[in-house]
Amino acid sequence: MDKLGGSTIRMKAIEELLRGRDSATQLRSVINGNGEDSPSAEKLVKEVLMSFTNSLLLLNDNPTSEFHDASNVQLWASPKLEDSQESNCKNSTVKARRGCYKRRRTEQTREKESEAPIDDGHQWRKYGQKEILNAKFPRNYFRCTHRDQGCQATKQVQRVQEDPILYKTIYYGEHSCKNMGNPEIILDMSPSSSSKFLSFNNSFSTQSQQECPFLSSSFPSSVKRECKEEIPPSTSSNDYLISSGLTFDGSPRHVTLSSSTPDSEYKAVDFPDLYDVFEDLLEFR
DNA sequence: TCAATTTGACCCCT
DNA sequence: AGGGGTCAAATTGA
Repeated sequence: MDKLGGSTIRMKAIEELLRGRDSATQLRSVINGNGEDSPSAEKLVKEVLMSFTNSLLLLNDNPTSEFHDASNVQLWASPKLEDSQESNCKNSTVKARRGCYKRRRTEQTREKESEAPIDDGHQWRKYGQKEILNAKFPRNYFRCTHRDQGCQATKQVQRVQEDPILYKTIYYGEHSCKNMGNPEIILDMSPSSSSKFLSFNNSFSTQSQQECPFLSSSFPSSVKRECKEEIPPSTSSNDYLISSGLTFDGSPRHVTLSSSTPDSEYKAVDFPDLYDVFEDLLEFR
């Protein structure tokens, strides 16, 4: 995919982590009430999370890199390159190209199960649905809407037969699009709410997503209707729930970031330990 | 009007 | 041979 060497990617990842550590340091000052001149907490949180995201992207795009988190590596199948769909179909007529493709054999996959169709921050377009033999529920096929930009990421979503509440999502390929590069974070700090949210609104969010925030474009029509009936509009799965301990008026509190987004395998982070996380990561240098 | 979804057809792979 | 993955025309909805 990329033509950068492993060491270059490592350097870039380290740069990202250093940037994140600086932001975490400033954030700590803000939390401690010493950060009058510092950027807003919201901005800092954004920078910290961007650092994690960019670092993970860099490392995931480079399976040869040595400092993958072991637990993360397990999520990836053998990263053989997929066969290109640009077979001899290219030269044939439009009609003749129907169904003409090369089936992927093995490539990077990730599996995720969640109680609701998950919003991973990417925009997906459904391109197929298939009844699967011996399966109660059909399998839905999605690809990245930025495929015209060469993004080859696809995913399959299917309800789990044994537990229909659960949706199993299998991701194939990596996003090469920049869609998730600029998440907008909304930090709801209203004292009335017992929980605080870091909302990662993607700038392409649609009306229907707002109506049913639990879902992304992954389930734009049929499932969104379903969502209205079944899924309580409590949280967006695209949101990071911060447990109620966080306050910005005094001492550091225990804060947990959690996410069900498949791109965020780093599910829970103790906020006061964020700085230590960066320190640990950078120790791999 | 345009973008997204649906769905039948088609082809690859086991 | 048949299941599974993808294509693309038709349909739907904003």
